[in-house]
Amino acid sequence: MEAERPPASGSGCGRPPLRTAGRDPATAPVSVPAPPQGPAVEFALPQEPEPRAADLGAPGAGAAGPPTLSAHIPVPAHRTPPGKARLDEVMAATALTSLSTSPLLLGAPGVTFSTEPCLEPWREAPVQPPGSGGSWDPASDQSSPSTPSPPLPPEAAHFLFGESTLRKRKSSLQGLFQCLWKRCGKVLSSASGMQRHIRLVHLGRQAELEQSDGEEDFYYTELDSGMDSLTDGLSGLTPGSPTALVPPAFPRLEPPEPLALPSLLRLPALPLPPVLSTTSPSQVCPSDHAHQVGEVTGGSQGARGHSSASSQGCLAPVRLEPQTTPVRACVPALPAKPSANPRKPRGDAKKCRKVYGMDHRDLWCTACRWKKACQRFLD
DNA sequence: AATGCCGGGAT
DNA sequence: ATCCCGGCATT
Repeated sequence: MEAERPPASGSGCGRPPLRTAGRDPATAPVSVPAPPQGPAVEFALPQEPEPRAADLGAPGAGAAGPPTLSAHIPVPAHRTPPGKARLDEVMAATALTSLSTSPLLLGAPGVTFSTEPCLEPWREAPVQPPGSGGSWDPASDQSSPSTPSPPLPPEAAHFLFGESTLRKRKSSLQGLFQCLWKRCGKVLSSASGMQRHIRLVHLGRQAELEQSDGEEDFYYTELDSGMDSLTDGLSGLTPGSPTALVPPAFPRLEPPEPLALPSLLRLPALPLPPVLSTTSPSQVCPSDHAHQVGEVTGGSQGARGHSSASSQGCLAPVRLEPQTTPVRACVPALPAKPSANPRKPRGDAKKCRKVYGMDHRDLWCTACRWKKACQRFLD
């Protein structure tokens, strides 16, 4: 199974056309005569990649792991504070709307619809098929550091905006906008906010390109006076706590200091907050256990990645806000097909394929193996 | 040409 | 759901 790399250094020079198989090299190298030439002691042996790399890697990387976990801000899913906050917002908005519209309706009690359906698509990377002979697992080891990231991202950024957005909702004409995305149904009170939501969360675009092709417009609709739709969306409300109507403002949120820099910087990197503590772990790790050239590649790529990242960060501040928002009322017609999907710009991060190479395909993350968007080295 | 990955087929 | 690949956009 694994006896492959060792022979790589080849005894002498004759590297058999083993791996040339363009298609599935991994399967080929099953039988390696492994001629243990007594006399000629190649220094290839010692560098064997297999030897419980786990053990070796543990102390170094492991040390950083645990502490970080307990250390960094606890924003786990359990607490779901952000979500709740948002709910409150929605409710508040609802209340406002209803008030300004007609004093008699209302009944917006305890909402229960989950706001963020797109928070889970996580894990995958960490898991390692039990079937892989338990050999050479550093892969999983390295992937783990990047995994602990998850719990809040897309929303966080978004949340910041939300504030300003919500703030100005007052003056607007009581419109509510609902996301029409599959099972999202998110409701915001401003069109621009909604556009941003869609752009960020669904279209996967970043905040940078503030100009939209109007693409987002297809994915949300405005619900005005029609309380029906609203109620529909909020079905599951329990008249239980009527007093909870207008909650005591935002529970948490620290608007004071994260004013300019932090927030702006963080935006572009929406998917992984932990990055702050560990400088792009995903990029460092792979090179870590990478073979010989690992260092070189890792170095250059690291630098590149960094620079590009930072440059992007610099671009971020380009968010203006064209006050357009011409009260669109009707959606053309929820396209049977979400129109041409904007193929992703393609991230600059090196993906499994590049990092591990065609051979070692077994080290790729599943997504990569399936020619899907890489999940290990996300952009 | 190599790479990343969407869309869709097979199981 | 899992696995795979044709084919296309991008580099």
